[in-house]
Amino acid sequence: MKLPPKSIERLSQYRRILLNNLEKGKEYIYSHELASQLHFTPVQVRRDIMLIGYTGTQRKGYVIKDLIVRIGEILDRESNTNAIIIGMGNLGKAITSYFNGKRTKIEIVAAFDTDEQKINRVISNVRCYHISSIKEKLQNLDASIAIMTLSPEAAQEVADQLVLHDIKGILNFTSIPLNIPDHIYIEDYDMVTSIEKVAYFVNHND
Amino acid sequence: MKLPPKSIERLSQYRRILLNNLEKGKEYIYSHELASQLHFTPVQVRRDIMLIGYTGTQRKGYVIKDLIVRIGEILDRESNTNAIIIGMGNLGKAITSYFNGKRTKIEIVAAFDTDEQKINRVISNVRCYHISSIKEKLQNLDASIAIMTLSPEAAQEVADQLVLHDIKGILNFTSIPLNIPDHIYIEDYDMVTSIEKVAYFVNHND
DNA sequence: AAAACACTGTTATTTTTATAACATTGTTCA
DNA sequence: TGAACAATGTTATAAAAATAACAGTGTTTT
Repeated sequence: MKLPPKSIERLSQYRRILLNNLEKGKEYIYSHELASQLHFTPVQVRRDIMLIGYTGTQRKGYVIKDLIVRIGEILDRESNTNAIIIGMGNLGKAITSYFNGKRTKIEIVAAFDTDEQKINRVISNVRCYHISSIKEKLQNLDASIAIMTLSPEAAQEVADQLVLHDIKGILNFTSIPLNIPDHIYIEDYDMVTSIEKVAYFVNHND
Repeated sequence: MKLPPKSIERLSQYRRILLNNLEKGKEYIYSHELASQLHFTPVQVRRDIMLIGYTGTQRKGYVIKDLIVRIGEILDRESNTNAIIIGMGNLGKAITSYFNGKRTKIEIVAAFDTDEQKINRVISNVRCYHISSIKEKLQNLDASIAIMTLSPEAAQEVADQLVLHDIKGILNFTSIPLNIPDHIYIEDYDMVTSIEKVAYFVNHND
């Protein structure tokens, strides 16, 4: 089955909302509830859910528990996916602790930095190693994803290392473009762009 | 002139790269250079630049300085756009200091938090106030954008305040959906979704 | 028991976005 | 000088995404 990338993103978001509602003791949820909580349309929700072959109960909406399971079958692998994070500054810490406590199949299993103060300490529940030991650590960790939250200057150099040692996907928060071979999936996120976008639409509210 | 939202996002990214190259002493840039640095295609770059009515020199590419100016005319307002940030935890600090030093027309002019330790201190070059004083501060600040980096529990309550006091756009990093009237522009960003997307495409590399 | 209702599921259409094709034009070089 | 080149600018086409229209179906209500 091949799903549109945008649907993949939304599935992840549906799951977050669903878990949220499940915790509150809710059992069923309508497409329009799911939609309004994410600023989507009900049609889009139903279409996405159709695409993954899940069928709700007619009058009551979707069975939250079952839908979560189904989304998991799409998004997750049986085994956990391990990630590493590079750069334990404010952003690195924010992301790492944000992940702790979220129950997902993705786990941040190690952090890397150059600051001697941080080396070998456990920060946000993850042990931090020196960046120069990436190679050796990666051999044991079985990590396929790297989250880059380090300063731009060192980013390309580290990226080269990651490529050599079998990282398959990168989430890049540094503001420089990484030069990476095609077979590695890369997702860039730039906060300045997000804010400038908000500013644009605020200033052009027609 | 009405530009596609996706082009707006890319314009912001072009500018970042352009400034980058200008600092290195580069004067001209080709569409394919700009493209490869952002993992776009040269055609897309040219098309976006066409849309904003800028014309490069035929054989040498675009004049970096001029193109930056033109993009500024599209994205910026004459006066600065002021933003406030709510929640000075790791993420709040990361974003704020990330903005300091970037020369953009958007400025984070105040921070808010509930932690007494932080109140009235200057953190990442921005003064931090108690959240309960939002109302009074907003009257002087002329801020139109709010960046929400606080814990989910308090988010909706604060959002209600923002709406009341004339905030026009919100960049929401909390993982809960905010209930906000339609005339306010809201952009949600969820890190878990980004990582899950990377994980999906890493695991489904066909 | 039948009609109205309020959902979901699916196909059709529209809109948006990206790509491709190609025309245009300075520049270089023989 | 003029032919080849290598870039931009623009129109045409294709692909992706979102929306709309509507069909199907349990449930409720009278």
